[in-house]
Amino acid sequence: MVNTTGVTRKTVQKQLVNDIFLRAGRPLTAREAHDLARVARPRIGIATVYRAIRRMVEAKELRLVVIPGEAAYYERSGNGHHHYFHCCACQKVYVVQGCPGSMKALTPAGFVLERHDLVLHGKCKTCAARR
Amino acid sequence: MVNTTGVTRKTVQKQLVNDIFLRAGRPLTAREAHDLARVARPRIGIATVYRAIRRMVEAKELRLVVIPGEAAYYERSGNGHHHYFHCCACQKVYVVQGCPGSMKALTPAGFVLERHDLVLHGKCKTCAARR
DNA sequence: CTCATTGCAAACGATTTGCATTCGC
DNA sequence: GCGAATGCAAATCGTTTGCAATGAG
Repeated sequence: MVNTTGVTRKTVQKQLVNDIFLRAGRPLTAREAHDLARVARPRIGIATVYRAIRRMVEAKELRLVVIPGEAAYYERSGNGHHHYFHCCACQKVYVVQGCPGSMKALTPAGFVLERHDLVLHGKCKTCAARR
Repeated sequence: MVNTTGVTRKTVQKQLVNDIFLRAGRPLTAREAHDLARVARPRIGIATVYRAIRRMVEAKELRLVVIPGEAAYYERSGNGHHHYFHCCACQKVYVVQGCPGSMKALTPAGFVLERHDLVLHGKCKTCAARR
């Protein structure tokens, strides 16, 4: 049955998914997380992974990272507000600190701004040097 | 069969999809374009709309607009540099003028910045007013 | 007439949901 | 034991593809 009380329980599956994102050190897709989870717990279903991810996103422990043209990635939050640099050559995604801010100035009158996503595209240091 | 000669033919369906994006004034999803196309041509299939969109993207007449967590949107290209406002309530995507610029300051040393994507999220005027 | 294009349905990959079973508390 | 969480399968969503029928040139 679906949870109706708001009470949550600690399970090995949820801790496992949490640990996987903790150890990853980079954004993972649900599929990657599921593959890693199956190493420790072969019978874990992908639905359980998706449910764990959703709960972690709702709890703001994970954040969704969308790279145009790529599948949905998730990464541990808590690194403060930041954006991404997507290397078009090697496809790696780097975290960039800082933010141009002042998005309010772009927001049309009457619109309510809640958040923003910014992705820089280009060549990373390695790919730019290799030319 | 699939096109093997590279020759293309002019059809009412392709012109219809082209006109829909011309008149839209904002990015549309394939579904929105299909719904609009059906008004004029009820039996048009969504596959035909997807095929028309793909050909227009390849011809650079349309550009893909990726909104994190949403289906793909498309808009006519050639309107210069701009960004988007995604309404979380009605899912419509609006074009916003201007750009915070100074992305160069965020770019790590040695990286080559080619372009950037910025999406604002919140409630559009209509949805904000309706509370 | 040829063959690019269409409409339709089936196939897809990613994600969600229904439900009986399991297991944390 | 209650009910939240799981595993599995079926369902859904956006998108693509196979194929016979259609229609542009």
